[in-house]
Amino acid sequence: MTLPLCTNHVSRGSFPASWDDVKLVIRDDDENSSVCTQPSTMTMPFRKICYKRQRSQRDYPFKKKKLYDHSSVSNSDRGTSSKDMTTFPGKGFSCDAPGLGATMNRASGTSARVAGHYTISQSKDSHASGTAVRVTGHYTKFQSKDSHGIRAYDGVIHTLGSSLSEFQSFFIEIPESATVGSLKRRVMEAVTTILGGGLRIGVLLQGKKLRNDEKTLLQTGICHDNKLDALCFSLEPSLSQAPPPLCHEDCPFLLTSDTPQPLTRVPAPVVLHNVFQQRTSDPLTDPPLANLGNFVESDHDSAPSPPEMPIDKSPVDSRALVAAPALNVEALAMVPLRKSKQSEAVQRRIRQPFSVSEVEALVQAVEKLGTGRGTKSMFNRKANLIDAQNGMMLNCRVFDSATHRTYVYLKDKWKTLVHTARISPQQRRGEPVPQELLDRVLTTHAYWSQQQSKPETCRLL
DNA sequence: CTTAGGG
DNA sequence: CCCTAAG
Repeated sequence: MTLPLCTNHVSRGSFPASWDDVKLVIRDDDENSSVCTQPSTMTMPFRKICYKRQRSQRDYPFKKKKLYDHSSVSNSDRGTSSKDMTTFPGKGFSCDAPGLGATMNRASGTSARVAGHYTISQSKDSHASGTAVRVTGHYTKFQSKDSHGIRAYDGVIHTLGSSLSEFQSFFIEIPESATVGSLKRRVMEAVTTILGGGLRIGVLLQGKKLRNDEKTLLQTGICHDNKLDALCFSLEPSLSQAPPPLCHEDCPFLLTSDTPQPLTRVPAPVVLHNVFQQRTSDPLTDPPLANLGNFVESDHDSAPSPPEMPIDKSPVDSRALVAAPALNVEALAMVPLRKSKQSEAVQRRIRQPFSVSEVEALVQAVEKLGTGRGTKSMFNRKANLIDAQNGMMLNCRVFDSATHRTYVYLKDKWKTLVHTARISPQQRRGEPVPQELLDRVLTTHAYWSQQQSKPETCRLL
């Protein structure tokens, strides 16, 4: 059952649309990002990408401001100039993506699979030194025997720089039981096909680099519930195929080297960003994505491929794939390398402002459970643990595994809430917290501060 | 690793 | 949100 995604989208009458709504996906770093708030319109950009991936779009009002939050090319310098970013000189991609989509996996039984539909975008504008590769996602989880369980996420474009002109899509389908390592390999395969070799993939969830390749996606928290911005891939120089960067910490010998290495450098890490937006799925008119054929190769760690899933490269797919001019390491090597301490750039966690409802839930939880070290405390890890993998809170269901409000962050939020409640309203920023809640914060804080100094027996009475 | 607290 | 001392 193979259905090209684009065709599917045509049949749903969602095309064409104005590129204007690309604006919707431009995240501003202010407190109230509205990226997630318009699911009906947010489904559009990706579909347009489907059709217009070859179109130049340098006129879009992209903001650079967001650049570091999502795209720290490396960790050492957030205020980098655009020159520091990897660019891709030469022609852009001209590949027409074949068979965008997924295959309904009959052999997978009821095992949930996580599918990501990504778009790599890059600029072919040689002047646009501020652009880089970015992956956007169309994220789907489905169970092959229950099409009603399909939930789909449309991807949207995020910009890294001021211009953005070419797109290349690829699709990844991977079971949640697969390992992070296999996910990396899958993305690697797809990206290598498009960009050429000499690269290596890093996986970032919530901005945190996932280094343990042995864990499964489920264990790591990569799942269909991931929120917007949850999953990123970083594109990094592969040390095995290219000379290491000058100051790579893994290569202490080079630290003292005075030898200029202008043209042999490998590209700095680039984050391939994935943006999800949930949308309503109609199992009747919204069949699962079609298969990308050899793009989605089976992996040792993955569930076995269904028999009907072609392993060999079909002529059509192959032609389409090689149509993209391979951007090899040499092309990338023109870019001045960022002086990063480690190629495994540790990206700052994406800011996730607490909503008022979350604040309310937190206040309510602390009112009931208290702060401090008590075993029933809101911020006591053991008392709130769901599982050791993520440290999510159990006491308050608002903060379930779908969120990333770990006890540490909840603790921090409580701290800032107390601070917020103490300062004047004029000094406050972000989404206003109702005064009523702030009053409760102060009251609760005072109460538990007092209780904390008392022995437990007093509290029980 | 957890907790608390400063940055 | 990050970092880390102290337990």
